[in-house]
Amino acid sequence: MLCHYIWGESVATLSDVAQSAGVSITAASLVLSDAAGAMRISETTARRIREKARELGYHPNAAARRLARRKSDLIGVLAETFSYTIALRRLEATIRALLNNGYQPLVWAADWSDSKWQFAHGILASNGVAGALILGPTNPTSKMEIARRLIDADIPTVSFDAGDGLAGAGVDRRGSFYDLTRAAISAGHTKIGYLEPGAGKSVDTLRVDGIEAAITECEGDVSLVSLRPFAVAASPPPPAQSARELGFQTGHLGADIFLDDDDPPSAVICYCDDVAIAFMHRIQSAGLGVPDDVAVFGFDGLPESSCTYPPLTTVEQPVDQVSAAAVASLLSFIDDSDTASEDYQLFPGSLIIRESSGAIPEYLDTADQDQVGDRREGGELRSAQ
Amino acid sequence: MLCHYIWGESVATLSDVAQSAGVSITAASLVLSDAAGAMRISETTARRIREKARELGYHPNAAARRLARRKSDLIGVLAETFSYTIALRRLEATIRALLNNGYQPLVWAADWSDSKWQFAHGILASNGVAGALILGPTNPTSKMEIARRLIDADIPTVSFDAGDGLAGAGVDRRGSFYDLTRAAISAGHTKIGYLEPGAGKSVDTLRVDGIEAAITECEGDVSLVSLRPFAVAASPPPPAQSARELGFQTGHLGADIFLDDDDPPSAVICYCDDVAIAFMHRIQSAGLGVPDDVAVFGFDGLPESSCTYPPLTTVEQPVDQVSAAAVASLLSFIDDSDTASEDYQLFPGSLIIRESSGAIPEYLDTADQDQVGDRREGGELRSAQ
DNA sequence: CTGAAAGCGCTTACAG
DNA sequence: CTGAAAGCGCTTACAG
Repeated sequence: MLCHYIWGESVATLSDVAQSAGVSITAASLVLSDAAGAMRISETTARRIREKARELGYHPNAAARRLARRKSDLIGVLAETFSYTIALRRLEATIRALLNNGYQPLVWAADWSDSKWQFAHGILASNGVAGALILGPTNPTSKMEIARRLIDADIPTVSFDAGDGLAGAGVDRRGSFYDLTRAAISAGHTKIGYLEPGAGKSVDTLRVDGIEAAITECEGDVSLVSLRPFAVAASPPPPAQSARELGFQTGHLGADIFLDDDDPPSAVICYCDDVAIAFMHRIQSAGLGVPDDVAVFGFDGLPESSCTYPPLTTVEQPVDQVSAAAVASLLSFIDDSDTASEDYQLFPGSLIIRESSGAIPEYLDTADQDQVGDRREGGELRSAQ
Repeated sequence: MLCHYIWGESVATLSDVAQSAGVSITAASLVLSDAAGAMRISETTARRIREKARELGYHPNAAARRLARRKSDLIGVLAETFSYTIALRRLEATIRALLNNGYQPLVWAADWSDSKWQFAHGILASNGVAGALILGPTNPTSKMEIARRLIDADIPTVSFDAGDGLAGAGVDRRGSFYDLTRAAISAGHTKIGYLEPGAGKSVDTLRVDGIEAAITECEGDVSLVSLRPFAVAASPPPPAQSARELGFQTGHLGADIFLDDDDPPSAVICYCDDVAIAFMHRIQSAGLGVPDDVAVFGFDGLPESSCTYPPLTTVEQPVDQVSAAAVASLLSFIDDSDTASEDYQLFPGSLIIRESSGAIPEYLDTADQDQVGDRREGGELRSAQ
């Protein structure tokens, strides 16, 4: 078997293929690179060239090709940390979408200090990436700044969950939190808590807007209280190693605040599933029951949300749709650097009612029920409520 | 601000830098590529060159550099699916380690059908990757075959959790399952269940060996029963979308087998944390208690294992160590393609005793306690057992 | 319709 | 010690 390792000694090059097929390098190149000009080569010759290429185990040298074409098929994929589960699912979907479209991902994982940015930018620039996708940081301000810098450097860039004039795609967080809040109100809660994100994350105004909109709209006597773990914590916990662990910390601290409260909310909507999982955990450790003592709501729809005790009411993100849309948006941006630069697509999440929220009348009686019903298999009851 | 996009019109090249610094291209190249020959350039000149490079926003064209050097700084990172949490944590640690060593990851995520392999190999070959790291598939036979093919193609390759003559690094699964079993025996269990992995995964003989070794060693009257979800399931569940969901399926099916058993084991050691989480979930849904009706043990040490109800006894994998060792092994393989080709390093896991297993006398009384004690913070008791 | 030749932006042996 | 020049493996205008 021939050695395929492209920089090895016995590697077949285009000129080897051309020679052994008895054609010019031009002809071989045209055929093997699927260039438009390939139609000028007769089908018989083309077949012979492809045949020889296979025999010799020919693989085009990507570096040479990029140099000659003056463009790269590499796309930068910038992630903050892989521990944030939803970002990971996006990463996977994104990589698949890129590969399917003939691009290759150059993945970058780092916290976004300024020096890291220099480093990342250097790598992206050196590789002449055709574009970039920003998965993280989750902090919208940093995300925006990174996107701006890349675009200033003429790198077509698209981001997730950004908006604000940046091209990309995301889930409708405002709508999702509106739905969660409406569900809580419909279940009769009149004092609703919102457990905010952890240290280093800025407030997400979209989530808050959604919650407030639902409260305003219902015109009932419903109040909102914010649980701000990191603003209140007497002794801040050690910095979390990952976004996931930060989520757990946040949930635990939020539960401590809840437990210290003389008149706590009867329902708590958490920033995300990670937070909700840890919140429930500590609430239960203290001897309280979910949903009897407090109804809990998450956001993200992680697979494990169906295996928590009790199973978690949450909103599932349409990960594949969002990733595909972001990649599509990037590709159209690359092809036509003007049009798509502000194309931002929002996708709705799907509310999944499970046991952690208690029964939700509105969603058991309306057309919504079917949509919700399908997903209930994941969440058996341990005991009736 | 100058445009940095490497294939754009206004991009600075090496010759621009040389010209503006008033030196030859050779001199500029020597200085800016940190070549050994750079010492021949005077410090003053070198400084001027670096200065100009910065002013012009020069970034070396990676494609040109790879072509001229006849070698690439890209490393293929092959993952099966990102949904397997431990693989993800490894992916992250691996990418960081590569970047820190001056390499860039070319990440590949796919199930490993034969056509996908062709595709992956084509990309790796075209890019002339300096080496490859195999994170997945988790199936050892496929992993081995992929590694062999890559090595046959002269691509230095290292894998995780492989062994069997393949270079790489991994966690000591045999030792970990030995520890888990010893803990179960020490807690007085005489009938121990092992919940095997899901569909498509082959039996892991190392895990089984570890369990059997501990049972043999104790010389007591301890028996082992295997719970084989997918061998028994009357109607196989729909194929899981991800390794993580497969783990949950496995746990649920395992629990069904357990619940149907007239004389079930009093302790169940699960293939991994995902399986254990879902196993506990369904056991509890059926009205049984953990650990009172069955003690449950996991493996991996995922962050969420401390937030389950009850917190999960498990073995934590030394992810960072394993990843760093795998990368180090690969780099030495690349530098010296003979020596390191069979260098396989095993790292021990750390047993973490939490509530799901009930109290373990041996680990409360011995020197092990300290090691274990540190990690207990994650697992509060809801109620005393 | 064809193929020789220039050129992509680097690195590095080699001649001065 | 220095810099002109060859060469890496492709693509693609351009002359025949």
